[in-house]
Amino acid sequence: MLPNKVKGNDVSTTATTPQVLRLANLKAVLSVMRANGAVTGTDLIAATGLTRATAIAVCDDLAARGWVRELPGERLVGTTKGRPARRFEFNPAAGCVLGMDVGMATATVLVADLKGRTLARVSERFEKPPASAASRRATIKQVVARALAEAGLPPSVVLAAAIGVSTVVDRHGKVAAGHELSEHFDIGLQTEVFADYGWPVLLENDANLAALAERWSGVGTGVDDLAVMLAGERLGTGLIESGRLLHGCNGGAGEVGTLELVDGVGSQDGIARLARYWGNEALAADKPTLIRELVGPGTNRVSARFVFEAAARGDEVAQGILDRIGLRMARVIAVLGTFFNPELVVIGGAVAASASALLPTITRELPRLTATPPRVAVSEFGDAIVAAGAVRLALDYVEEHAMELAPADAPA
Amino acid sequence: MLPNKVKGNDVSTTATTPQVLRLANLKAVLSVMRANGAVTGTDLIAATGLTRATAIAVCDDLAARGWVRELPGERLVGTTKGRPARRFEFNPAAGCVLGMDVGMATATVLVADLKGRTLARVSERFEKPPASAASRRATIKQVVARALAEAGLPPSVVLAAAIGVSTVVDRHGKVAAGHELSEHFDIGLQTEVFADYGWPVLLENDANLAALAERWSGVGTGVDDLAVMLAGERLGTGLIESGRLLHGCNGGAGEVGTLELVDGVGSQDGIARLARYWGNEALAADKPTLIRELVGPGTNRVSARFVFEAAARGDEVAQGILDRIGLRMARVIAVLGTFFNPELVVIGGAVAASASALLPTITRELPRLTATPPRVAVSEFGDAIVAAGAVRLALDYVEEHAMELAPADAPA
DNA sequence: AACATAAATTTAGACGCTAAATAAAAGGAG
DNA sequence: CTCCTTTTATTTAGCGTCTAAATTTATGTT
Repeated sequence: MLPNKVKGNDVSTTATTPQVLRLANLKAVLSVMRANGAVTGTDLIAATGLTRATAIAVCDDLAARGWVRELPGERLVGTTKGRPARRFEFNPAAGCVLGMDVGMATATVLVADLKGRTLARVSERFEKPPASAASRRATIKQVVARALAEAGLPPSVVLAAAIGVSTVVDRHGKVAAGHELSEHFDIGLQTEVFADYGWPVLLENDANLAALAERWSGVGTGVDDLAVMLAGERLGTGLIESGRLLHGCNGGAGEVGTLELVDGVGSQDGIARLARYWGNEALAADKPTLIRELVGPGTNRVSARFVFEAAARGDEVAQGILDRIGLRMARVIAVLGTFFNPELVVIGGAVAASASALLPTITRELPRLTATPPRVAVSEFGDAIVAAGAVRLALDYVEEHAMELAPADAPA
Repeated sequence: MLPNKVKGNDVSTTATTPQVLRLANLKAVLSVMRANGAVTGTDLIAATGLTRATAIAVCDDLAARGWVRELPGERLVGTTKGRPARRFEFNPAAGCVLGMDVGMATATVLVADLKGRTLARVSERFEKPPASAASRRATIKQVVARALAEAGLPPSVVLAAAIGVSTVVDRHGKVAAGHELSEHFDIGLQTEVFADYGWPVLLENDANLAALAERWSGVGTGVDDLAVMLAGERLGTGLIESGRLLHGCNGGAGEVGTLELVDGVGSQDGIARLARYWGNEALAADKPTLIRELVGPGTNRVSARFVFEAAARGDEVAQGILDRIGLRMARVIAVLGTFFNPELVVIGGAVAASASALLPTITRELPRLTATPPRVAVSEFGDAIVAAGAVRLALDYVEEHAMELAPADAPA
């Protein structure tokens, strides 16, 4: 048998020439391993339809490339007889990904291994607006450097990075020109900021990433038709239909910018902003409310937190405000439910935890507003939802392009 | 060389054993042929990346199955030297498809060949509502029989049938239960009506089919992010994002049922209905208008046609009605444009031709209502838009499942 | 008639897999 | 402890599908 034109493994001992395996099979096996934990040859036969010979050959190939590692021979529970199966698992240390949330005020970076487990998390505020593009770039670079240092990893092991920005991004990852906020984010994130590292850098709208995060491991896990609303300051919606993110021709899908047209909504103000606004209004009108005490004597600045807390303690003015907010959200969700017919609408963002106080109002009102009321839930991600979605996007990229990328600890 | 386990072609003359070809390659070549006209081996090499040997083998195989036919040896223009290339083309007579529009009042059937060319078209009205399910079934069967007779084709050559219905249909082709109109259409179209023929019968929402039609060969040809509004009696919207139809979890995506929430719209009434309604209102108010003359002395029933005609002739009352309708449509389109960000919105249905009178108003108002105004156009399909879309859906099915179907004139 | 050209056809063999035979690594029975 | 059973890994032969290269064929040109 003549040796094939294949790299490495030329140690002509007993070793027969390794097969050249079809890319699709490598990907399929890798995908099975990422979905499950440790995997045996028999598992792969069931999952992929390949022969045992091929399945194991694929595992050996992936292990040689560094994507997969073989576990020492502990038996799987349950099996007792027969030759012990070799066990392989996806190597989460084959690299890492970066998930970033670059907002108006703050940049957040998550470093995650290839199983999506967080290795480090760092946030930093930008200089007070208006920060120059150069200043924003510098801050972003710095946060990334700190996060990698905290994870104890060199930049070379980063296989992909994804960035969530609160402006319109089309399906090719380009910041759509001409939008209100685009100049704050179209600062060469892909071309300049990370050019030195040579990482693939993906850009996406923050609400879209929030949707990816929820479908990945949040309350929307496994839901194929899903809407996620970032509802803190500005309403923004990420839409997943049949498991795929919607963008529209310029990336504007889900931008609820013209909500002025919707009765009883009138703007794209989010929950926190409305709570502040109406809280201040109540104070200005000298209504008797706990909010005043929570704000304290020195200042007049109501923060959303105080309104929610006052309402929780039974304050009627605050509860009235939450009712108003709930009604408004119900209307927005009703429109979403009618137009997109999602199975589930998730309210996310920093305000999500508080937003659970709005759920009774929302679920009560929804059936009156639409014939197809979706389930409504509140995200449990907190303010890392966008960065978590960015991690998911980067992981998707790595999975898709695995065979073109070089794992961190690839042998030779 | 041992003969393979392959059907037919056992005439052991010079004929070498035919190759068994990969399904994906058969499909790829078939797809190229459907897209282009006559095709040579060299064309296929360029289009598919296969070798000439394989490409021609695929053609011979497809020809033997009946999907493709070889053209007699006229040279293609331009080439002058060398051995003449064999030329193959997709065989449009390998079968036919049915595209149906089953509405409340009328059933329309198109018979089309596999290139999508119409071979016959028949419409028939149902018994006056409420027609029983049995009566509706009988009418539908009858229209189909007449259409096939008109095309001169037996039922056996039908490879697939698609039906557009004006109710909610999910992405698996099931009529969603519990909807206003569902009982008129959930009459066993797939299970009973055509059970005898053994055709694959696909069900889809009428507006969705309209969208397929426009993207196939209408004003939306090739547009990847497209909304089509059926705007005659009831507003219904078909949405295509990134080239794919949107359904939502129950098929309700694009149902504008809760438009009550949208300022200045208030219902899902379509253009024709509004024209009638406001036309009657004007007559009742005794306004001086040409509409009265067009309606005639005997009756008081305004039809939409009269309003459009009066407006075209300069009647101010009628023009005022069209303005109101235009404003309303602009608002609906603005909401669509904001939520979906389509490149183009097409107004379709029987009323489409008249609707071009509304375009100036709509395009004038849109930029005020949304930051992302889509292009707006009027369909040129007339009232066959749904049936045409059904043809397209059936063709897609045939293309997808070609290798599982038996062409009409398959040899032996 | 001889040549040039572009395509078809034939042939050998490469590639990536499967199927079947064989070997290995364990537990259990005697 | 040895033998048997079970379960898996490994090896081997070879099959199906394609490519690459050589050969042939059909045409136009000189």
